[in-house]
Amino acid sequence: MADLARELGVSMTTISRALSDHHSIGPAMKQKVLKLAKKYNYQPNRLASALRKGKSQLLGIVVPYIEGRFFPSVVHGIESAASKAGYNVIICQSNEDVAQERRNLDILLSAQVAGVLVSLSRTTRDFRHFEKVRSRGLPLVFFDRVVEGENVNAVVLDDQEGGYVSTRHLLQQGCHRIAHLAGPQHLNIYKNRRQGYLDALREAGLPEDESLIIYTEMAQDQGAEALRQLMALPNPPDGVFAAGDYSALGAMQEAHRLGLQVPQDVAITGFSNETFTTITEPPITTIDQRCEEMGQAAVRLLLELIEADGRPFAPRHIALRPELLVRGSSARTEGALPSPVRDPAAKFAGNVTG
Amino acid sequence: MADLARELGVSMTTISRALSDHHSIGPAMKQKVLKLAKKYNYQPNRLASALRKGKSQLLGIVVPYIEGRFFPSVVHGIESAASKAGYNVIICQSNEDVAQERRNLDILLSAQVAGVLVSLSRTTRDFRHFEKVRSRGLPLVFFDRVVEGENVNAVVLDDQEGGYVSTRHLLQQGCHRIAHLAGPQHLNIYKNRRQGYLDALREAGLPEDESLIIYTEMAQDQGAEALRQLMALPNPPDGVFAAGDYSALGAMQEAHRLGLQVPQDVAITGFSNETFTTITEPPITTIDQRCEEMGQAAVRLLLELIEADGRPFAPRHIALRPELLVRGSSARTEGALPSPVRDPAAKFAGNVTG
DNA sequence: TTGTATGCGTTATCAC
DNA sequence: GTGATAACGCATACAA
Repeated sequence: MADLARELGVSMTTISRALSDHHSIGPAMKQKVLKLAKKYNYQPNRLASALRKGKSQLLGIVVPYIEGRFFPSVVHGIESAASKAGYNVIICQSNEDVAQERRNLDILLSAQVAGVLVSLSRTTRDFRHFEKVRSRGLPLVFFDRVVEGENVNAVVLDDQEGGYVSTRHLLQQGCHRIAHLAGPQHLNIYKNRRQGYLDALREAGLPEDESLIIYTEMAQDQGAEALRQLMALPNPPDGVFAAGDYSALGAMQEAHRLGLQVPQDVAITGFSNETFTTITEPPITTIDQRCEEMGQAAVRLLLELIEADGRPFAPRHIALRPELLVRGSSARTEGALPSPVRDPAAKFAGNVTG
Repeated sequence: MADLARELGVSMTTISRALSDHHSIGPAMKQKVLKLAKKYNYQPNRLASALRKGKSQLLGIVVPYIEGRFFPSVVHGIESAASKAGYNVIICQSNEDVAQERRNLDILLSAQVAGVLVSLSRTTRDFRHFEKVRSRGLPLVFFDRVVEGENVNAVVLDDQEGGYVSTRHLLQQGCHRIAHLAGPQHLNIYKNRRQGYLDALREAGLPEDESLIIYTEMAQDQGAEALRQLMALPNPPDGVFAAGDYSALGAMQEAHRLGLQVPQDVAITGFSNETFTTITEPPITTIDQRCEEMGQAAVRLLLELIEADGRPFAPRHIALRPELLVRGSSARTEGALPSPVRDPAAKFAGNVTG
């Protein structure tokens, strides 16, 4: 910058202002400066700028890990939205460990990020480290795995709605006895999916039957075992809403083993839109969790907080509407397959990376 | 820091040195400073430090996107390795667009990263923007999609070896006529996989038969179509090495449709260890690409470059050994299933995130 | 519209 | 072993 100033015979102030498009600089001067900057291949030093302004163009992300289907997609959404707004992201993994989560936050603080996006580690029970973030006045948004309470900014999927639309769909397909493969109820997502299921039953005037709800850890083999158990009932179900795709898969495989037709004898739906749900026979009806939208929504909220710049801001809780993807495992009626097959794998089927 | 200095009645220099564990500070003083720092909840400002030192603790990553199975896993490996070495990563997506790739590099440069890890966009034909990086003396390592030539640091999977071990495995399983579902040959990975296939055939004294090599874009339906074509030959194959898991899947499904037994009538192997390969019936033999190891190796190499600090460094080209995962789609002999089933999905089957 | 002077928080240099 | 001082590159309050 000093070089440019010398060469143009002006002060560094002018250069600085021209480069940051300050209003008090004439267009002629701006052109000259920009031209010379290009010629000299000038690269602004964002560190220095951030140090001086006390605000960087960096957002911090803390996720449990970057694997599987969910988090990478959310991160994808976050990076895209952030980048569009002129921010970059620095990403940390907690590996499901509170201690690491704490360390990650410290690092992000000392990196002077402009805001933080967090999805909680599974082992986080104590939330004091987030108080530290807030006491610095640093904008903070949770996504997916959020701190409970009204006093936080958060973006989540409306799991209850997901359970509701899945179950209602099964009812519409002519199912009269609908079972539920439930997940660990101490986790909100599974509790809410179950609640949505119950809501739909109640709305349809069907009784709540605990023998139709099987609690598992959502693994494939547990789904199979659960289906076996259900089909051994005196009055077996004709529809199954599984709170996860893996247990839905296990259930479907077991149904086939028992000689049952899916969806005719038993209709099955899952949850999460895992890649494999489109390649089974039949493909599995599921709920898309709008991973990317979640990332984008989280960034939008965070940017609002950043712009608010410390001024009072009523915390917001955003619940995204889940999308039901009707596929063969549950489509018993004509015209049950109107929704586009949003194939999570389509994009990568011919992936040059292998 | 100034506060600490005042409170302890020493200079900021001393504080700085104590905090960075400088040798010229007595242990007593160090203790005092550290204690007070903890009490005041002192957070170092890495921006200021980096500005002064001219080196940040940040590594830049440029990937085409953060989706699918491959890149997230590599990024996972990168972040883990970097974090262990005291570095954090700032991540950028090129969206398969050279222009964006260029912009990403500019941003990383101006963020004063200590080094850059790049996997090329598919549209990158001109590599001048990387010259800019090197002219700044900034360490640069490519992974997976790399710039050709001996003068770059790069980490890749040994695809040729992958093709070779897959084909040899099929031979060992008693296959005598082995077909290959090849990918676009202008892409190195597919060219190399095909070459490995040919190497294994030659080694076994089998003729190279172009009618047994089907070129596709590696999509599922193309795999099915290819298998139909192959089985219609006067002398159909008894083994198929597909250069990708999706085409392997399509081929296997088509084989079943034709009433063929897999692997008895035709053995099939894929490439990439996609999540779904373990849940098909039978599960699909495939090649694990060691995504995480790739990330870790790339970081190790980058750190070496950083430590070299501009001193001459002979560029290194690291090729990771692929791992053959033998599963039911190709296991025709007793004892063909010794390798552990490294299930890419196992970790997430009961994922609380849904 | 432009320039001067100062400071962001940290560390390297040199002197003591 | 410790301290004073300058400097990293940029942005702003204030003056002109």
